[in-house]
Amino acid sequence: MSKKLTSRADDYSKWYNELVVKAGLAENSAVRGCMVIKPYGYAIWEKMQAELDKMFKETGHQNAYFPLFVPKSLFEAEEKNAEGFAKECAIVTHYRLQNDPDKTGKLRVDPEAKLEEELIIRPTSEAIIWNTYRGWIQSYRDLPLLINQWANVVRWEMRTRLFLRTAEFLWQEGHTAHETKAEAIAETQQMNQVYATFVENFMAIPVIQGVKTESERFAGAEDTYCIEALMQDGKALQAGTSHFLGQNFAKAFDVKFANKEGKQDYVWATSWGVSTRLMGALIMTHSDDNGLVLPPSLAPNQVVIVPIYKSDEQLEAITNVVNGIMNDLRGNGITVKFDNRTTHRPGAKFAQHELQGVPLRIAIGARDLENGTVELARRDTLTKETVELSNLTEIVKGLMAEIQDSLYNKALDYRNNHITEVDTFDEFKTVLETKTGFISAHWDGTAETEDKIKELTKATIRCIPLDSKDEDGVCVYSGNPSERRVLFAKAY
RNA sequence: CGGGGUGUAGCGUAGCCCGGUUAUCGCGCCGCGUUUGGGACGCGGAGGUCGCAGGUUCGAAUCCUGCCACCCCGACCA
Repeated sequence: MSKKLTSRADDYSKWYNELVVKAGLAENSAVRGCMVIKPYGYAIWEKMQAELDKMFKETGHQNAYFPLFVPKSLFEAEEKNAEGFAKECAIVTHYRLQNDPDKTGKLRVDPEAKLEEELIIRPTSEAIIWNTYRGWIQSYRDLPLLINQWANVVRWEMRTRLFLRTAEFLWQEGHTAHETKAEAIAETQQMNQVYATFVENFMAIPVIQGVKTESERFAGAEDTYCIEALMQDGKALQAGTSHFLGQNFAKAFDVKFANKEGKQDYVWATSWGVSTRLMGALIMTHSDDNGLVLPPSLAPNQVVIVPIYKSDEQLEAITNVVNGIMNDLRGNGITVKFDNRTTHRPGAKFAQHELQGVPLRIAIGARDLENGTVELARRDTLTKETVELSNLTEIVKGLMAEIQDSLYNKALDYRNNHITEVDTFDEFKTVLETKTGFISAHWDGTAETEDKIKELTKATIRCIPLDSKDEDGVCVYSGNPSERRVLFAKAY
């Protein structure tokens, strides 16, 4: 295996895959379509989880856990939802193995142990959760019910890709029940905003908030809000969704409550989720040809210190200085690792930490001991400078904030430069093939036009942006009247 | 499920068409030494059911048959 990563410009998917594996984030497992998340990748996911969880709690939600298995009769209760997921379900049909009478030492499924009712391994948990909620909700006093679950789900996708689409993935799914339609819509919007804030502030990834068209909507939803991000190859990535479910699930699972007038009514529902797919967004937004670039807020180690020494005595002298530095930095809430492995040379360590995206590297050698300095190397700009040891902590604190901002702004510039307004279909096709990115264009609002454009160009409507302005125009494909522009792109 | 392709060491590969010593090379791994401010170098070493099962042959990684697995393109997709 070569040491250098494939360049992004040469082969984006190959670069992505190599990076995920070489940076130690994840790898394909022996199980079809499934992924092993390695410790370094999981450490980043844990940081994301912690921050999201905090934001969910701050908006009044609680965590709970529901079963992995969904009996088929429950699964099919909400028809549109069931239909939407039917083609990608893993199904448990038996509960026991036995020795194979034909092949010694082998096992087979015991044909006697067939389940009376098949169990679907959850592709999403609306069914099992709403079936449970029926017993929890009787009165308006039980509402709102604001619950989140951290879980794994299984969707039997045909083609998989590390983090972006795997047969099993980790996510969180919020499921809430409300007294009124307005309150449920407000919740849907609030959680989409929570996602946008998290992804932009924490992951330094700019997103566009919008609503999906009917054909892109979640199966069983009345309205799907989403955040859409743009990757460095010009393709869009749906980074999170928040659904207003109307009374569809309440009706399917008979979840009624007595309102203030004493009348029975169905509750109003929402569901919302983000997954380990966000890891893919992180990688494809910030990384470069040297590897991963992590925003300081998500880096398991924000700073790494590499000693450069020629003898044990020098290492000892350096270690003494480093211990002081680490105390200061840790006292200021900065995570720092001293890479004092004797098995690797400094150059190899530099390369490894760059590959793994550590935001800031401090190198310290005999020269620095004499001068009272250290060398700082920023991962995002790949620039180096020598600074005085005396004010190192303040400098590092400043750099953490600066790197976080700079990553966001760089991604924002790229994104904004890749939103192109077009008014003719020829221009649409040209921009899509040459410039790539989002295309802002008028659309007549029909599914037929949407399908036709998808068929001709592979571009789909990513969303109708929440901040889109009313603007009279004509549909870029059909020429029929349109009231606002929508965003098209090729998507992951 | 339709179309195309590939299986040789942990990874990436040569050899296959045209059968013939001990299966090639690089990375990685282990040992010793010299090194250490950007992925070190030298010497030595370990590691293989050539996807699986049959067949043809004096002889099969190589030819034939069957099977299996995986990858790419399409429909699906957080």
